[in-house]
Amino acid sequence: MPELPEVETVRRGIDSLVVGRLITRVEVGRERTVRRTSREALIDGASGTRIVATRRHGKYLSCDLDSGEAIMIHLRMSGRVLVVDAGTPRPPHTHVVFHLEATEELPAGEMWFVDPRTFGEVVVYDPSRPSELVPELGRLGPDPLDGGFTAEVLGSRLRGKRGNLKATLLDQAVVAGIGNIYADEICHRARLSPHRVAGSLRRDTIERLHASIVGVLGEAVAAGGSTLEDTQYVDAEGNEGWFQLEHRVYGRAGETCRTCRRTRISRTTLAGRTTCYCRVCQR
DNA sequence: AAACAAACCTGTGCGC
DNA sequence: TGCGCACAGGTTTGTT
Repeated sequence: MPELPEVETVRRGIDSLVVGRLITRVEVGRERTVRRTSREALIDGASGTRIVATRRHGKYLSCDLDSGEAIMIHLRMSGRVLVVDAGTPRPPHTHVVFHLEATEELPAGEMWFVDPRTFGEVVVYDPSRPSELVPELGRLGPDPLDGGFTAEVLGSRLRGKRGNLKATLLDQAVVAGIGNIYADEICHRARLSPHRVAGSLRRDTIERLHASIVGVLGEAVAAGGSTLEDTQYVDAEGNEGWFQLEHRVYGRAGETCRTCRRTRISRTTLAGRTTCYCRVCQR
């Protein structure tokens, strides 16, 4: 599912394929995708503008427009952004189509928002007043790929947390961008049980956790994210990621641990989420 | 503060 | 083959 690495990969795709191009026209199919405002708000806000930059905070993707406003895209569970040549047949569940003017290098194109489960959202908002339409942005914790995300910052975010580590890593207000897959992979690399009380970690352990967060997410970005068998995550050009080949615990319950090679991966439920870990490697 | 459930949706994979 | 059902996942909201 789209977590930080997948959203970052999509952002880079938009950055290289769409930034600078004129959005000539916008079509909105399913109104649910634009439920935060309206069909008209997205069409009126995006038509005739150019995306001048892209940003990402956690799983929230923003495309800054030359109008001064921005398009916020959240993929939630099944959202995808695809950039294709104009006229390409659209797959089912294509809810938003941004028509892109041709450039010197590229023919006329379309940027699609495709989302079978319709949890995802697209909204035009004013980045100088995010609290008006996208108040969640103001509640997000630090982004792990931001240079300011140090072990000290992580420590301060964990201080006083009495919940378990898994639930705490999933809390977007603590650290932004970690979802179920990477939470499990991060705990494993840090050799920490997901049951540990987050606020009880000592300094050297927090440094290990910090290195794991930055390492796992960084490597996943380098691998273009994780494309699972049962999901359809692909980047803006339709390419699959390959970090799933590096997963050591996620989705491997009952299989032999790839780290110690002798323990079967355990499965439990934490924070309402399936959680996989090695009870020997992770303490 | 935190743990939990439910809600939002659809496609998939399972057992029968 | 076909049906029903559990399940997956991100986030908000409501309840305990």
